[in-house]
Amino acid sequence: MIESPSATRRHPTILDVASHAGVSKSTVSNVVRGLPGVSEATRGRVRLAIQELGYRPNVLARQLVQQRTSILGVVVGDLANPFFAEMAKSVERHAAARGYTAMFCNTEGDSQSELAGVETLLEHRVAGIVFLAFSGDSRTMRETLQHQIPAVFVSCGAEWGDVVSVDDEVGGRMGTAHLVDAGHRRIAYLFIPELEDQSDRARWDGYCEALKAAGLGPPVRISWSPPAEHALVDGVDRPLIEVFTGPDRATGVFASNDVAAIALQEFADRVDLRVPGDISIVGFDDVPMAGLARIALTTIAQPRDELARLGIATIADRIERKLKGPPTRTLVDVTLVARRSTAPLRQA
Amino acid sequence: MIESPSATRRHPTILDVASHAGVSKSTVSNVVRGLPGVSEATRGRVRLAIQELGYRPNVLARQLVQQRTSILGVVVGDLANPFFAEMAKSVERHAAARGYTAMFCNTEGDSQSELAGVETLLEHRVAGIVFLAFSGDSRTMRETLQHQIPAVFVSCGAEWGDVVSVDDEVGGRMGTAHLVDAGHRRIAYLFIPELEDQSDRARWDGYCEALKAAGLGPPVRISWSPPAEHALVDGVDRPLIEVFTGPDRATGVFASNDVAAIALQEFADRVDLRVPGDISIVGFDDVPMAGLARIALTTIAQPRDELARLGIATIADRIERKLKGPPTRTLVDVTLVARRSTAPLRQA
DNA sequence: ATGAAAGCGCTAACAG
DNA sequence: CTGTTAGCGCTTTCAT
Repeated sequence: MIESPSATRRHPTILDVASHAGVSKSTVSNVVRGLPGVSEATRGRVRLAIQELGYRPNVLARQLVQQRTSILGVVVGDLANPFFAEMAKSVERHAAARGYTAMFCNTEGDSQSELAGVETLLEHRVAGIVFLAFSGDSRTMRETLQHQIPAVFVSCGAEWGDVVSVDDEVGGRMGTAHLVDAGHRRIAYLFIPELEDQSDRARWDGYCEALKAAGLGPPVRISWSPPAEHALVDGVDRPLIEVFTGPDRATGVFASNDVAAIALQEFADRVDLRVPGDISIVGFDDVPMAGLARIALTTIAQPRDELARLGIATIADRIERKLKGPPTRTLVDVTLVARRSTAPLRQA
Repeated sequence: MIESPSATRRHPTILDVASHAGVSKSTVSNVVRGLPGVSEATRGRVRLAIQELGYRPNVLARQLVQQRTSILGVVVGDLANPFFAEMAKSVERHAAARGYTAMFCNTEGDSQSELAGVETLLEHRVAGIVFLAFSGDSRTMRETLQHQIPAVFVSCGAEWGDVVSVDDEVGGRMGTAHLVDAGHRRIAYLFIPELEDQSDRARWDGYCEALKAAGLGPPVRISWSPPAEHALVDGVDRPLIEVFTGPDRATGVFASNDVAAIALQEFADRVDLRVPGDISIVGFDDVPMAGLARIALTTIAQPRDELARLGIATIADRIERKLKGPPTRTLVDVTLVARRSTAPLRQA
């Protein structure tokens, strides 16, 4: 049974089916594609032949002649980041629902492999590209543009393609304002390299605005690669812990994403700083982990599934020419989820 | 510049390049594929033409004529599970290193969509399929087998394909023995539906053996869908908390994976059971999250990157006919990572 | 209602 | 060293 001769044979082609059913290959093609205008009798015979031969259409051949594929390229920053993992999953599901197959490219945040990935996708003649992260490298941009295939930026940005995203600036403002409202006066912004440029800038802007609106300042930018002991604070390399000690210490931190926030919490635990006793931390994304009782991270939640759904809808419409004209920009709302990583400032 | 006429044109073909460079298309093909036997002069002219036209080979056409693709189908159980996310990432990287592109299929643990996914992969004539999870559905199996494309099961199993995996049984034994050694006498096994069958069975077997070897028993099997309050305990529906209260309560739990273990820890926190004070928990996988100070889960670590590397090596060798003969079975070692979710049993 | 024929863009012999 | 030719498996007019 396992070693049946047919198992060894090549894939049956549409021609095999045709001769097996005693019809021409166009007829088989018509049956396969479910076109009308084929008599029930032949339809039946063809279907039988397909069954018996275990025929499976060759998508490659179809797509070659049709000059278009139903593959969607998906550029992901880092699959190991739970936010991206969730997004990837949603994107895959919504793509499948609209008849597209997803082809993923993990870029590891590196614009070099981003370029290589996009190149591969392009060679595969994907119907469009969904960027879940975009380094902003202008060469990638040109490559893609030049080939006139649609691109949608989900939860990241570029001026030359459709964007579906949250308003990062508003999110930054909300998160920071939450700390301000809790009485914090020295609030730092924490950035880790993995985050994509555009989002970082917008969240930072929101942070700065909230600070200014409250008459606080100056902004403090921490750039940290966990789990290092040192970080760049306003551009100068210092032990991270110094930010949270001394008279001028920060008591609140707005992190550019949950991974950063959780890493900081971890750091705090390690050096015996209390969260939220000594520092209050706000994250961004609301990854599943943030909801665990032991993490309990206050964060700005992005509606992931909604982002994915809209992103796929946008690019599918673009591909199918239901959407024309200049790049669109769809913003969805973020919400603040208050948990136990933030608390009112203890009066000294 | 952006609206240059050429941007609107179709993809240039190998023929365009040929005429632009004043050579035949085979010569272009030879240059593209880096074959020897092309004079430097022509090579240069061709390369120039490729540059100027922005030519990019059409992989579809190439693969159609070559009768094989360089796409690897990857069947993933649940991308949102950090273990799979990490594996997917590693698999993608190693695949790329060997010249393959990964095409992912998220099955959500559902054998229905697993089938659909495999079907899609097959239609795309993937060169092989990497199963990161396998429901064990025999129809899927037959579909794949029948088409004689190689399949490798990484960290999951089936008898009819190459397997690269840890020894789940040994892992189950180690995890359980760790609890036994800590003095625990009533040790339960915790299962959540997301886990793939084969691995569950093997880990369960290891658990039972360790129990028997220590003269303990009987085994207790908890089947739970977090965050429900109830669970199936040895097949009967009961409030989960009952397992951990009363005179005959379990003080140790071996969870079939980290996601389950962490969910249980979360449950324990919710109902005011102390970990490890009241229950010691051992997980399986060693997902990144397990290492956080606040989670500190004792667990059986799988060497993820090693699994991915070997898996890709195996299937690539199969595809490239460097590996022939009956299915191989590669086992890699697990290690116990002791953290703070386990402790010696408090004497009553 | 069905069939014949012309490619899609490329590779792979084989000639020159 | 370079060009010619014959398909890969399918869709798509256009005849019949």
